[in-house]
Amino acid sequence: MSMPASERLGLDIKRTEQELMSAKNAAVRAAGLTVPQYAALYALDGNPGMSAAALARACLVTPQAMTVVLRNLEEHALIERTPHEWHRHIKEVRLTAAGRGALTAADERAVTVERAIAAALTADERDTLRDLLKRVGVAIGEAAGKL
Amino acid sequence: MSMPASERLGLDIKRTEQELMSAKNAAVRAAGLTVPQYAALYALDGNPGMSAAALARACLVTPQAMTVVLRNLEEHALIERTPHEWHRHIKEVRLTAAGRGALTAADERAVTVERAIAAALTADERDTLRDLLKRVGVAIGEAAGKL
DNA sequence: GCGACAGTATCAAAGCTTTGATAGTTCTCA
DNA sequence: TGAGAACTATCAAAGCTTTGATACTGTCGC
Repeated sequence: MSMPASERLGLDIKRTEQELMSAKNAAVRAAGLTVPQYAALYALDGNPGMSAAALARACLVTPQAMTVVLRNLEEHALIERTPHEWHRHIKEVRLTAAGRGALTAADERAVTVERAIAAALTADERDTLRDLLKRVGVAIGEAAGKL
Repeated sequence: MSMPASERLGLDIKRTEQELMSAKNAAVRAAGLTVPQYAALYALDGNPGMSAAALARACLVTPQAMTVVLRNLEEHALIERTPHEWHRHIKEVRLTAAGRGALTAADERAVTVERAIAAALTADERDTLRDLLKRVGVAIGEAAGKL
């Protein structure tokens, strides 16, 4: 194959992301949550009453994936869904008290992972990393468009 | 919560990785493969006769996850598994001709994504990104250990 | 008003990943 | 030799994600 694996930056990104997911998963599991569930609750806490579709966009997943996450959260009584007053077929999603409790517990531990990441780099390096990742993302998007 | 989302580098990493997966998925789908299947075939091509467990390590997934991937690949006749000569309960995995063909077709398109990433950065920037990601990975691992 | 369009919600199928548990094999060391 | 550790393989359950398809609702332009 015409490109050695050691030069494929995608592998480095994927590896780092897997370590991240693994650590975050371990962090939030103590609160009885998964990472996608935590992400949904986090977005929901900052914007109560969001629709499932809006939540999906906020969490960078498809509406179908969010539906599954929400179903599991609802089964555990961490959220509740009520029909919108006027747009009757839109369902507003809100945290329950239990949901807020789980989110708080999970976030406390999840933040320690983020803090560790931040602490490993200088402020300049963090900016550099963000910039490089953003440019990589743009390049990927363009390449995907031409595919 | 005690850390603004904009400062959570994990989000940037995750977003980039999702764009990467989405693009790679679209790239290899034309060859009838998924990204994990492509990764397994790629590793296998460089090391014929690997065990499923070794393959799992090479692809950074659990043996259970690799078992599922291999089952699907075998159903599509892209690999074959034969018992090891001496260690009888180890199964050696090898590409079939069809498997090699699918890998070649998939790699041709997957490489264009990697090339796009490489082209978006200078050589120095690529080294920097690799270094930063590596340090982030180490920090995550340490944080997970203390959790 | 009415049709086209966009947004929302959901079902279904296929596939990946994780944790947890079970079982057989090989190797090492006491 | 035999116990224990390490490795391999696999089943099962739960959950996430994707693509594809269906259906309902609201808005906008004609």
